[in-house]
Amino acid sequence: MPRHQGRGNGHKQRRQRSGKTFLQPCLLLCLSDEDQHGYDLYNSLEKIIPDIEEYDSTIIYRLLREMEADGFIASYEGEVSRGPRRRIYKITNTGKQQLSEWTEQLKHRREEIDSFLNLFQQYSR
Amino acid sequence: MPRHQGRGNGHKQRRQRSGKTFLQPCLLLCLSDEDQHGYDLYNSLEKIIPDIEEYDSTIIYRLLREMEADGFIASYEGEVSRGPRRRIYKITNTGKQQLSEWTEQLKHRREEIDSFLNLFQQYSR
DNA sequence: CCCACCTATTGACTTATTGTCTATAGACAC
DNA sequence: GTGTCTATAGACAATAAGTCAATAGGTGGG
Repeated sequence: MPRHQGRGNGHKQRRQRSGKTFLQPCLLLCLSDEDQHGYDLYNSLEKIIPDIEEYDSTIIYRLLREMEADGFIASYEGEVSRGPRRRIYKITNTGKQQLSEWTEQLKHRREEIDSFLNLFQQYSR
Repeated sequence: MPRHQGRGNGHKQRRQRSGKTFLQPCLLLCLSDEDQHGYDLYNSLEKIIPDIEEYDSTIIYRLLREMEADGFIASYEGEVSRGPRRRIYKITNTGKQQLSEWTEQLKHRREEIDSFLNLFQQYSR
């Protein structure tokens, strides 16, 4: 879909994106709800990452292939609807374990962010 | 200080670290409290990132030089205590603005993580 | 004095992750 | 058949992270 438009800023400031350490868990989470193909996943991610359209969808496909190589997901051929044959992914048992682990790590990350925000508040006074 | 020991895992799983998108704001935040040199900052970060010692301290020095090049911080020579002359950093006005901006972005990230964790809960039932 | 050890910082090199652009392929509408 | 939209994949450049080694100066012990 959309190819990520250049931002209007002259200076090199680029938006801080989440990166695979967040996208991977998100993809697994979406797949733990139901089997999906890449294009759908890209849209499903919006539930978690509202500005997902700022990412190039290529990234999603790449991560999916990586996670399949890691054994977290498996794929099978879907029907053709429009365009090339869809590749549908499902989460594996290994993937479910990984999802739990990543979830724990995300809780830590949230705590870190909370610490940051608290300190910021504190230093602002 | 400690050089980050190899993890005992045979499989390539590596711990998901926060990366510069979190470390940079943290460093600016610490500097908004008081001027500090790299080695101190490395330890100060523990207030926010408890397992900071898993990171190689080289990363901190590198980020500091990058942020100085970006104009977010400025440095001056400190006294010698032990080892080479300390390089002490202070936050600039540009840096303070950047810190506010990054703080806003971190709030969004926290919301994303919250959405993730909520969905995880939901799908677990 | 000489050595080992701890504090501090820097540099070089390798590997991992992202950004971006291009290619392909089928369905559908005109 | 031409253009448009859905869907996926490949390649290559740019950026970020991981790792190792080097340097430099103080302190304390023998």
